[in-house]
Amino acid sequence: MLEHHDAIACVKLVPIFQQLDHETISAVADLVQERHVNKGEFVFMAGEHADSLMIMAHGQVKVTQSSASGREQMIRLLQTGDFDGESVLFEDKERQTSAEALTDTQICLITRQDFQKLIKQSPAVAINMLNALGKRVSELEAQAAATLTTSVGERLANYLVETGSELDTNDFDLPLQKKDLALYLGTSPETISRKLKQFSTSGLISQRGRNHIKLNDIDGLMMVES
Amino acid sequence: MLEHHDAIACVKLVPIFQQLDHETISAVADLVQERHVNKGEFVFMAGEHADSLMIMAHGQVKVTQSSASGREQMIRLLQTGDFDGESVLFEDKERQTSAEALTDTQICLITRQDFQKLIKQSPAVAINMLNALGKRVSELEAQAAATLTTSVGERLANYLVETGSELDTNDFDLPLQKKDLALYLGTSPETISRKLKQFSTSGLISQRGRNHIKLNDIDGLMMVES
DNA sequence: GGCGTTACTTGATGTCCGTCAAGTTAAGTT
DNA sequence: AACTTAACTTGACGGACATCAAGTAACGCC
Repeated sequence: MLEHHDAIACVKLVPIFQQLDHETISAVADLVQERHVNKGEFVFMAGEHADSLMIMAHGQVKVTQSSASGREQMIRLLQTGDFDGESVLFEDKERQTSAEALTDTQICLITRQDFQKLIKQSPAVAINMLNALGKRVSELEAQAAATLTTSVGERLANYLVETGSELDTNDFDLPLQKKDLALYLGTSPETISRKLKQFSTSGLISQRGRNHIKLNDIDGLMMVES
Repeated sequence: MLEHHDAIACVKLVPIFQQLDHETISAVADLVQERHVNKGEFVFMAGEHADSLMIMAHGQVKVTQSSASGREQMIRLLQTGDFDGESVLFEDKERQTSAEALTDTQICLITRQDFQKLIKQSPAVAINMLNALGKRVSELEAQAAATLTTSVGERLANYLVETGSELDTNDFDLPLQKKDLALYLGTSPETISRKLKQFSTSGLISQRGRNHIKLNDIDGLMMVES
């Protein structure tokens, strides 16, 4: 179990809980269970029984799905503050996806039972959750459409700009191995390699070491078309 | 305004309302506003002020977004029973998307104000909505991943099989013009044309007239890889 | 520090598919 | 029914990208 104040800190990371009063947050923190997952280990695997909402307190998790043809598809990259398993909260079914920790990771879990109790007691939680899911739907819709109409080069350039903006610097280590980045962008490691080289030679970025990137021309990156 | 019993019929079409008791459904029906949209007209346009959840009572609506580069992207194809605008219910912002009726269409609208009132009064509605959004998130995640890793041919074959299964026949008119189908699948009309011809010559389907399709080998279609 | 494993790079080659262009069919209009 | 317009088809061509293959660099482990 987490120390209570740690649990509170974790709960406060989650957008759907942030705006609640201290009392409610404290109550939520009591319901939460901690789990630590080492780099490379699985948080959960496809086929497992799923009955908990998962909240990222710290770290990075790769959520993947194996298609019928056996190809691995990355559904999502969970970062600190993200949560996953919304659908699980209302249906008793097996997980379709597997989640592997890319870094040492700390997560908080809240069971379906507890969560359902919670939204009955606190309408604010339900409304916040609706809000969060609504936003996530919008994001996913936009992303799905973008995926249909953008090239790998565009998506990679976008990813670099976004990552720089999230990390608030133009000079950063890629948070993902290139092979995982390839999965995430729906391409191959070879293509990532070549595209980055292309960006380098055209002066948009500089590469150093295995995965250090420096963004030289953000506007230029945003205009990459192929 | 709809006749009350028409409104009730409309409300009952929506998954999030279906399981409610008659009283609540009737109350919901009172809040609902009807609108008829002719084929080719817009239900709403990007940039408009958005303050209503939209429910499809009948027809087909193409939801599109124009990217920075000016390319049109189809976000979604709304069918009878679908709803759109979830994010709008909690935020006061402009629509990012445009929605054009592909057939004569009947929709029901419920304002943000009314909906918020509703979920406060009836927790069941909130829970149903959470459920619906959770499922939609799962669907979208799966779709986004599939889009990253499938070819146009696979997506088209999939679409044909799904459409046949929804219409419950192997012999149907395409519900979409091929140019819209192209948008939906993220490709060009030319490619649709060629792929369908390919499917024809390999015996998977038969084409008749401009847009009539007969599925001959569903298993074969599901195994299409490129 | 040496060694094995994994990640990454680079090259060669093929193919899917987008685009341009021109022709054909179907639908709607007066 | 003729005409106009939009949807669709077909062909030619090129480019982005996947795949296969081989080499290089970095990491982890004893």
